[in-house]
Amino acid sequence: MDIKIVDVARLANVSPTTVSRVLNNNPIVKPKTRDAVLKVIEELKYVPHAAAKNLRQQKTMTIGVIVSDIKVSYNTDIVKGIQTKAYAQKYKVVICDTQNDLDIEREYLRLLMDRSVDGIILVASLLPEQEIVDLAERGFAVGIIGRRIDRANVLNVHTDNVSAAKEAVEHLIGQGHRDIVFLSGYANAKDSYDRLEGYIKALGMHSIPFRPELVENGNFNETGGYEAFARLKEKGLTFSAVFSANDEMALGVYEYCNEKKIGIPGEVAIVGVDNDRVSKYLTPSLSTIDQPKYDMGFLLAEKLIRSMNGEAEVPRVSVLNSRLIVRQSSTTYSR
Amino acid sequence: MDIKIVDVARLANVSPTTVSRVLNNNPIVKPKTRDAVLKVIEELKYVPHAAAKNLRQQKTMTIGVIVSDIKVSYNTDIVKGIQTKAYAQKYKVVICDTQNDLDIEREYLRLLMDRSVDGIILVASLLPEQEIVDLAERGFAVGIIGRRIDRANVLNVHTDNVSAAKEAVEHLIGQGHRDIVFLSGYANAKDSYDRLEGYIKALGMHSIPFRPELVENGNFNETGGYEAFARLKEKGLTFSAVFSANDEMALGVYEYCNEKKIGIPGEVAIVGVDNDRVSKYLTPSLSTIDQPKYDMGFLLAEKLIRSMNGEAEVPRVSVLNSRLIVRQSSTTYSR
DNA sequence: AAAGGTATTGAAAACGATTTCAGCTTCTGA
DNA sequence: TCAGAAGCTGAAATCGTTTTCAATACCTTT
Repeated sequence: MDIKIVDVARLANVSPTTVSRVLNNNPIVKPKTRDAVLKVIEELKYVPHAAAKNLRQQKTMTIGVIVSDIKVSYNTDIVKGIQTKAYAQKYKVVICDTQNDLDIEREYLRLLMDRSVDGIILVASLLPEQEIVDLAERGFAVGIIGRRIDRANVLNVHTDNVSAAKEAVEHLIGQGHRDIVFLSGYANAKDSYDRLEGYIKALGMHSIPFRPELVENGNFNETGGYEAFARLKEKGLTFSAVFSANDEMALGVYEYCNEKKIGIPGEVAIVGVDNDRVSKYLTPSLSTIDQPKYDMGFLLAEKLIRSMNGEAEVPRVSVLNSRLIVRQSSTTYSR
Repeated sequence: MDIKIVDVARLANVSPTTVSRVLNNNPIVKPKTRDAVLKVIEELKYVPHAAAKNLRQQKTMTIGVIVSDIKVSYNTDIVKGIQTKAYAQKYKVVICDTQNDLDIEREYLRLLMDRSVDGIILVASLLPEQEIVDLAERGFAVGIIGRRIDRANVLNVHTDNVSAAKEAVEHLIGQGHRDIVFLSGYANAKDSYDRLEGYIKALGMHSIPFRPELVENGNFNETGGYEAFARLKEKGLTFSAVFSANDEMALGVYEYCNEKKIGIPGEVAIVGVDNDRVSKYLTPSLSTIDQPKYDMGFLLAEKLIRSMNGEAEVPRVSVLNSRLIVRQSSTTYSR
């Protein structure tokens, strides 16, 4: 503690400059001096002061990640991918958890703008597109995962929500269902909107009329899903399947069905989105759309790092494929 | 981007000193000047440079958290508690994920010793006690959660693993079980050892002889649990219940039982530890020991911040209570 | 042995904020 | 009207590195 480069220099009979060179593996220093310096560093347990280094070099080698909720496996899978890539390139990672609160998200963004990070990644962001674009236009390295943004220098990795939703709904139709509920998330979320579009497309492909009363908002969380499903049931609507815009809301549906002794998939078949960690442990196991979350994180981190390093031709947006995982909750011959 | 305090100063016709004072809410500046400066700051969208500030102040207002795996809800629950306290006190939080690898953990520790954080919190650490003590003795603010360490200035919050395990096993005994398997984690983990001790104590209290062959190591993860349980079964041992040192290994047991059509809790009753997010969604739901994870994180963060602020009398170690949650996996009258 | 390179090293400036200390105003009271 | 205090502001030092540029040491060649 409190040992500085000059202390090392003095003890090793060299200048701070030389110590700095040793620290940064500058091959110009004579092997003999290098060894002497290293020995002193070891002896004193000297560790360079990050702030001084950052100030001089005008970079921090860290990436800031803003996620909606660190407890959601969709987010942590992505974060894992980011971390793996980042660490491999000697970057550190700061994680900020906004608790799905837009104001908190804005606040973190402000915090990160003090150059304590070299670049920012948004995961499941609630921020209006324009604010993200502004950020990029002010010269910050910014990337966003999950949501499609193709403007300014905003880096982006996402999956095709429309066709994924379409695939899920067509799967349900293939199982003989025609009255299919769509449980949407926040009304303003682009994800929700795209999944709705896919839902409608799938119905269209099979000439099933779209019934707006079968679309209900569950706010992307478990209780929201429970309540949305309850509303549908209490309205006395008839339907035999549910496509839920994420797995968490599906959990709410499970709970409701459990209470009211409604059989899954017998009376209601269900397909979710996200392949949450719990979904395969449910009984019946939950069919869901799996996004390559880890890969998405890894890929965006790569883009970001390359772009921070000044590489000119970094492809700005990439689309990865998601896939439908069919489990018990949507297949008639249960187990 | 690239706007410095002098730019603001120039435009506001004041010195950098005054701008700095405004930034730091120093009440000494005249309201009129303050407003003028604030206006320029707003106009220029000036954000102070973190590294410069950190360097001068010799602190960063951030806490480093090293966790074993960001995907484990035990860890994220704790992290949530830490974050809540930290953010309330204007601290940022850096999370490092070691993937349960001791070498990676050491590497992160080295990274964080560059004063890029003001204090360090270890969650589910694999580090030998002595190394943690060394850290504290070198003057760093360090805290550890989950594992009892009562030396040097190491801050600590943990629960009583021995009595928690004892409670779980006594619950099983109360359900009529006498041949109870103990699934342990890493052999060297203090947690495992304490839980084993509680297991043995519980047996002792009820005059049930301890059979070492009923203790098997599952490395704290799902496949480890599966394999450990398989080994026990293949040895042809007889037992009617399992106490698993964490929920993840219990998942492995569920899987094995599912494959081999072994009824839970009819043929094997199970109790785990951690109250993992999935445990309540399992069929049958998993009985488990719940630790007040959020509170543990919150409390340790509080200790750490107080100690970093130079408060002398911060109680160094706290013990919180865990509680047994009885669900279906350990009760004979299933459902 | 001198000239000209090349290798190796160090002195000092720079990064962008905060903080110390001194100085200038302005006010108060006699 | 003036001394002294209080209020407000700014010049310059400082934090601990890296980087630039110049200087020195050491070779090689002739």
